Amino acid sequence: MSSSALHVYNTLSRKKELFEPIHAPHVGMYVCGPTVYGNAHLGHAKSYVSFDVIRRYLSYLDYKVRYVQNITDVGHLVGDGDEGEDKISKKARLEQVDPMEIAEIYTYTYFRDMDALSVQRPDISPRATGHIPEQIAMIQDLIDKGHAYLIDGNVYFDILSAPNYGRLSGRNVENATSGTRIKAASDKHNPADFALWKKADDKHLMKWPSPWGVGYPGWHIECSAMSIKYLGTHFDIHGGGIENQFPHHECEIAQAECSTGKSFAKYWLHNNMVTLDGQKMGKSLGNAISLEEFFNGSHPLLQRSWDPQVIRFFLLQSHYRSTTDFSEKALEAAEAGLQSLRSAIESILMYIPQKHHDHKNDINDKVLPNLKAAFESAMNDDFNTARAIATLFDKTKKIKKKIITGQPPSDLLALQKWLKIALTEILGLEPNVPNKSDCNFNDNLSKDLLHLLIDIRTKARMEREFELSDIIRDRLKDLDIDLEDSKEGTRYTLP
RNA sequence: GGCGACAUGGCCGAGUGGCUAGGCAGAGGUCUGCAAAACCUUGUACGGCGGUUCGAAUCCGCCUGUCGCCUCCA
Repeated sequence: MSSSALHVYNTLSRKKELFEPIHAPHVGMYVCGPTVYGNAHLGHAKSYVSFDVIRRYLSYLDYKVRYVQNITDVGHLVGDGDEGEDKISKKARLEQVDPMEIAEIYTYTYFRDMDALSVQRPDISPRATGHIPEQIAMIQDLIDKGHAYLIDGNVYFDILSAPNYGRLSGRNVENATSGTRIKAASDKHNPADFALWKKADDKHLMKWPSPWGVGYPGWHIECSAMSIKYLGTHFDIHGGGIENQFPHHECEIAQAECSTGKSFAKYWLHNNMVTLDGQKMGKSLGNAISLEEFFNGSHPLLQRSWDPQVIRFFLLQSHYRSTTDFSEKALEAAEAGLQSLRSAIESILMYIPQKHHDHKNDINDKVLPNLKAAFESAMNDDFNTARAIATLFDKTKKIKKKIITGQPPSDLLALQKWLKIALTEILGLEPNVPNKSDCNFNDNLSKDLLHLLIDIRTKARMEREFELSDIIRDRLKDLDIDLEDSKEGTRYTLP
């Protein structure tokens, strides 16, 4: 049993609230997905790893989660210029391919990189282009209900007609009108009104027929339409990056609630961002390091490559609502920390209890309840993975010591089972470094030759021929093969 | 300009009105032919100025600084 019930920070109320699903044990969760016009970067990883752990923890608590995450394959406007241009279309023009090819490529690389980070796939990954009819239907509904108006092939949402517009982001409509958008699209009733449907000109590559002419959907409608389609009009969790709070999520709420007449998502969760040299890491800012570049070390700002598990662990060591400042020094610390945590946990998992020990130590040395309570207490506090991980560090080292000194806890078997679940199923971390000894050899000959060298070196060491044994170790190190001597024999790690 | 966050020791990073966060790095030690690993010991902290309080890094106010949103963005 957990020591306290799950509380989540709800952006709507700006407080931590008790988490009470609308239809327990079912939990509906929608997270804003990527716009697939480029490789995913560290910022995406922060968001999707965060929500991945949230989803995993909810499952651990025995909720039946349906996790929906859109793929935005209709580009929206690019940053510069008043008119702007569809991001995916722009990239398509540059690369002389169909926009759908771009979307396809980066959808693939997105999932590839998320898989590497051990992010579980969404239950449903709806594509915006696959839900044009749903979006058109919602727009029509909004027009019918007087929340939207048609001007020259464009449909705009009338924000003054939405009673709670601004509630999520803490803005009022009067102030919203003083923004920079005034100069754009002068045909709007109110400068802050936003587009539901845009008329497409001849040059526009992605466009669809609609009751209002040929065009493409506005910037926010897909999430409202698709979340409602798969999760219902009122569902539990809506998540996304903090920069989407306004205008994206505000607009989503306005569209959805004005259309359905019901309250939209119950809990709004926002992750904070990754910074690089104190600046937000973003594709449009040109300072984003892609995940692929982390994994293979190819970015000029990186000294070396980084294991996806290290990236994941690094992200989980800070809270999802805090900014994560990136540096390779911090990654190095995460790598060393992960390694030592794994090794502590591994030595607990590997221990085979012996019966006479159990009889000797079965009085009051159960350690699982304590560990579990501390871990769950951290996770129940708005998914505080940093504290949960600190708990693991702290407790597993102590447990390991007890085992080494011949005093294994009496609930060792249950402890081992839970520890494995906590590490792999909740945090999504592998228990130990994958054994490269077998998988990294291209042929058995290399493996046999290495074993031969190690045998020769062992013999040399036995005969105190340390000069020779050190030469072997040094030369292998030049090949990025590291040898470590232990009581059980010589271990090696391959490059 | 409007709205909103954040400022913790060499680095990363939790947290709380009084009780060791944790990790990494550093220092010393044990072990080992030496490395490595492992283990033991160990220091440095809460941006500034006021206020509330028996007591604040933790609450309040002001200041300074950094960042985010207000334009697509995880």
